[in-house]
Amino acid sequence: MTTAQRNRDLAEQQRSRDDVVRAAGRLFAERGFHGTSMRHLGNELGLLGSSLYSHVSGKDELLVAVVSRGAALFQALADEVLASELDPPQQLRMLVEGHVAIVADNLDEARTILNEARFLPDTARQPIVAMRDRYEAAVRTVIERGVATGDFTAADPGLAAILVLSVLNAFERWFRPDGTRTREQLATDMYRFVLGGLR
Amino acid sequence: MTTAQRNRDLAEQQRSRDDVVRAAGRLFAERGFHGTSMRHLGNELGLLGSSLYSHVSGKDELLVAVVSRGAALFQALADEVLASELDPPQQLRMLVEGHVAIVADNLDEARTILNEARFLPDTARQPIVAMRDRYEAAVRTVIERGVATGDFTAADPGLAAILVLSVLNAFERWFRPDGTRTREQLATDMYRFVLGGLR
DNA sequence: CCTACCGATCGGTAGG
DNA sequence: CCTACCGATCGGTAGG
Repeated sequence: MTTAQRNRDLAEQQRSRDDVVRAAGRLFAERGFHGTSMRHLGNELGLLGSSLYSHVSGKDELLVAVVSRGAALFQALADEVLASELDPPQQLRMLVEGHVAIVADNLDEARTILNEARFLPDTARQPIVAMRDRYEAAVRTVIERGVATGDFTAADPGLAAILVLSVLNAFERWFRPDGTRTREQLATDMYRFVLGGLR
Repeated sequence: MTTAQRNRDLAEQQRSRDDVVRAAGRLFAERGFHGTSMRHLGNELGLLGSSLYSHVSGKDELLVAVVSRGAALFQALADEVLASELDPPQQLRMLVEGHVAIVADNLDEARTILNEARFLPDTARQPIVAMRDRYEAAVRTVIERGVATGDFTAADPGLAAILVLSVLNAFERWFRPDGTRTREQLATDMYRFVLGGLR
C-alpha cells in the first residue's frame, strides 16, 4: 500500500451504499440520468467509477433507489392525509404543507422523480407509476370529499386534482433553500391559491 | 402512420434543416437531450448520424434551434397580451388560452424547453433565460394590473405569477392530443382555477 | 448524403 | 476500493 493510498484511506471514510445513492440523486437532479456517468458519480465521491459496482449492480439500480426513496415519502403523506379525520380544507392544507416539506427536505429526490422517472427500467417503472397514481388519487379524493361537503366547487374533480398537483409539482422547480420566505409562508400561499381555485 | 413508413416515404426526398430540427424536438422531448444520439436522430430521418452535419454544425445547435423556436412563440404571446387593451381578467384569459394553444400545437418544443433548456450551451442559455424571464414578467404585470384595478387580490404578485405559471407549465405534462376535452374547455377550466387563486 | 474513419467516453467485468 | 481491461457507442471530421 502506497503512502498516497494510506493517506486517502485515513482522510476519507468508506462510502456506504446510502452515500452513493444520495450522490446519485444530486447528480441526476442536476444533470439528468443520461447526463450523469458512473465515472462522474465516482469522482463526486472520491473514487473510480468501477468502484461503484461494489455498492450497486448498475446505473439503473441507482435511479430506482433514488426515485423509490422519494416516492415512498409522498406515498406516506397521501395515506396519512386520507386517514386523518380533518375536514377537506384542512386535509388539503395538510397535503400542501406535507408536500412542501418533503420537497424542501429531499430536493434531489423530488427533482429526479419528476424529471427522470421516465428513464426507469421497464420492470421498475410500473410500481413507481402506481405510487404516483395513488398520490394523484389521494388529491382527487380530498377534492371529492370537499365537493360533497360543499367546501369546494369542482365540475371535474379529476381535472381539479391535476391543477392542484400542477402547483405542488412545480414547487421543486422554483423553490430555493436560501430564499427569504419560510416554507410555512410558501405553503400557506400555495394553499390559499389552490383553495381559491377550488371555489 | 409509423415512423418506419414515414422513413420509407421520405427515402427518396431530401430532408431540410427544418425536418432535422423537428425530428430533434420529437426525440429531445421523448428521451431527453442526453438520451438522444445523432445516430438515433439520423435513423429517425432515414439517414446516418454523420449526414446530419450537412444540416447543422452539431448537436448543441439542434437544441438551441428547438428551444428558440418554442421560446419565440411564448414571447410573442406575452407581448401581444401586454399590448392589448383588455382588462386584467381578460388579459389573463388570453394568456391561458394562448399558452394552451402554443403547447398543444408545439408539444415537442414545449416539452424540450421545459425539461432540456438547462442543457443549452452557455452562450445560448442567456438569451433563452431572458425570454423566459420576460414571459414570467408579463404574467406578473397582468396580475399587478389586476390588483390595481381591484380585480385580483395578491399579497405577493411575484409569487402569484409563479403559481399561475405552475399551472401553465404543467400543461405540457398532462395534455394528451387524443383526449376527450377540447382545448377550449381545458383552457377555460385552467383560467377559472387560476382566477380563483387570484381572488 | 455516404464511406470510412477518429479519439473519447460509455456501462460494466475480472481479479485482487 | 483499485488496476486493468472489454466491446459498444458517443459527437464529430475528411473527402467525395
